[in-house]
Amino acid sequence: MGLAKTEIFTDQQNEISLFAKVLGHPARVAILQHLFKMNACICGDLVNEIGLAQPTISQHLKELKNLGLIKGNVEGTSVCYCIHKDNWTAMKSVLTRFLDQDLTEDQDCC
Amino acid sequence: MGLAKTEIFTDQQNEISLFAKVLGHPARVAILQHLFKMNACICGDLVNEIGLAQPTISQHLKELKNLGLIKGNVEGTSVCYCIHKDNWTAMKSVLTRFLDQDLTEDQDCC
DNA sequence: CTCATTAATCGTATAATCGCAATAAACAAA
DNA sequence: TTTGTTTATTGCGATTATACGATTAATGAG
Repeated sequence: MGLAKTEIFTDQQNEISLFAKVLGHPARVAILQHLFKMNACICGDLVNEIGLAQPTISQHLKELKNLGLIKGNVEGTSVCYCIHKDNWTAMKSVLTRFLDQDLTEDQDCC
Repeated sequence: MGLAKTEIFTDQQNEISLFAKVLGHPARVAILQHLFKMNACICGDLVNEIGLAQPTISQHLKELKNLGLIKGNVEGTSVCYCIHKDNWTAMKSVLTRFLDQDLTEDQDCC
């Protein structure tokens, strides 16, 4: 149904997949990398930097904002976006714990 | 168009997003966690463990296998799945480097 | 107030994803 | 060979995701 059955999974599993999902598009990866590199960036610069139309970038920014990974400050007619460091760290913690489970379990199969 | 414009992004950005995308569904997260916990698992056990139909599990397993995160050994009529440790480590390295970019850049915006 | 600039929203076309019933394929056992 | 077990594949409907043109909203400049 194109609809994930989130109710049969744990909160942790859903949280991991939500974070991973928002990173699951190269445009959003590129936006985040650019925000880190520039330390801050107005929306128009991202449109120029990445080769996508302005509504498309705006839509990706919205998804990143909905998950709390970035925040935007209105500066005149433009909007300055930057990484929400606390939330980024929290996400990193969740994903790293998942990725590091190979360290806590011994593998000797197949 | 429902189609990501991968050609305008770097190989690194596309690689990150591909790995993240496969982790972007709670069923695949649950499968991986169970494979780590059990150290190995036949397909039928995953169907029982997770509350999804057998074709759905099989489809998620296929996606994990396509990216190389798991491998499957045929054992009679059943198939034993387990984590592909080398590829898992490689993925972890790619994602960790992306997640840790906040450590290499100073943040003082917004 | 008018105009230009910038970003968000709306609407829509297209494609991908999710889930599962039905079926096929592969294998073991009798 | 026939039967049962297990997994993969096919086909389909429902939903979500991606991208962008057109429009709207908000602000600053003149």
